[in-house]
Amino acid sequence: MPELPEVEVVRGDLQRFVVGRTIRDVHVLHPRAVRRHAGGPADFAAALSGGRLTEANRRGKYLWLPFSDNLALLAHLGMSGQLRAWPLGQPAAPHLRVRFTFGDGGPELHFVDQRTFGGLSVTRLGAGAIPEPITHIAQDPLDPAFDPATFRRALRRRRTGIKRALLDQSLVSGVGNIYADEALWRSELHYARPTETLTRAQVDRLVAALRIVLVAALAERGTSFDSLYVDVNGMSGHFDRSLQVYGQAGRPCARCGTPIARDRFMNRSSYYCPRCQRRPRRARW
DNA sequence: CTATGAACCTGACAGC
DNA sequence: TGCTGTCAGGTTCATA
Repeated sequence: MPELPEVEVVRGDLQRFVVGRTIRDVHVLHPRAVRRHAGGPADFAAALSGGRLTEANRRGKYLWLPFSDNLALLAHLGMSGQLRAWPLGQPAAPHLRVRFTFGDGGPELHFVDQRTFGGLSVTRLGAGAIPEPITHIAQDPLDPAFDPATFRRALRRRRTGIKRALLDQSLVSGVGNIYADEALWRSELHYARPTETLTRAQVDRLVAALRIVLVAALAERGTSFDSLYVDVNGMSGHFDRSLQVYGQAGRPCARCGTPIARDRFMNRSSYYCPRCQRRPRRARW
């Protein structure tokens, strides 16, 4: 469950599903799921057992559940991770990696992850109650503290293309391949536009586009092409119906009718309108 | 500093 | 039925 809207859907669900509950047992079924936890699987389980989860927080694509003043369960869903409410007695999913039981005897929390790019760890909370491993992650466009001027200055200092910058989680977080392409289309900017040549108005427009796209996707509970991307209850979101460019190669641009193009770029696909999003003379990627 | 490609994984799908 | 190659909402590391 990758980008900001999908992760925010999970955060909201976890707020209702696990906050206030006390963990009884933790079973790590696949050690790779806790590879970022310094002490290994046994230490991970021991650290969480008996802990009462107090909040469900998010920055960008990271989630964390504090269970004391300075400790939290930190999660990144990678490409295929899910956090699922699992009724007692229901057969486990094929890619169950970590299982949490609770003192109240209610439904379990399952971390399911087909490709195992995601992971869980127990971390200390540092300045601003942000988990220490993600202090380098920038604020995301839906964070009330997100400052467009800071983002604009960070962009100007970079010597790279705008899409590469949008995907760099230390400049702005929560944006992945889908929402980068969607926001660039809305802003009429080509992915290879050099960041240092963007005007103030263009950056402001891009930030506005990011917010519009992310909020709209959240309202549809995210984008889900298949059952890999689901909420805590296994339900898909429907923003795929509203995508303007991502995955739309050959279909007409909603603004000008030109067929949407697809380029290979950064080892992944970029979708854009070749007419609305002109390649800059000095492209940079 | 910036850019690239590979690595980490599993599974779905198209084409032969 | 297989086999091969391609593709997938991410991050990180080594190499130019």
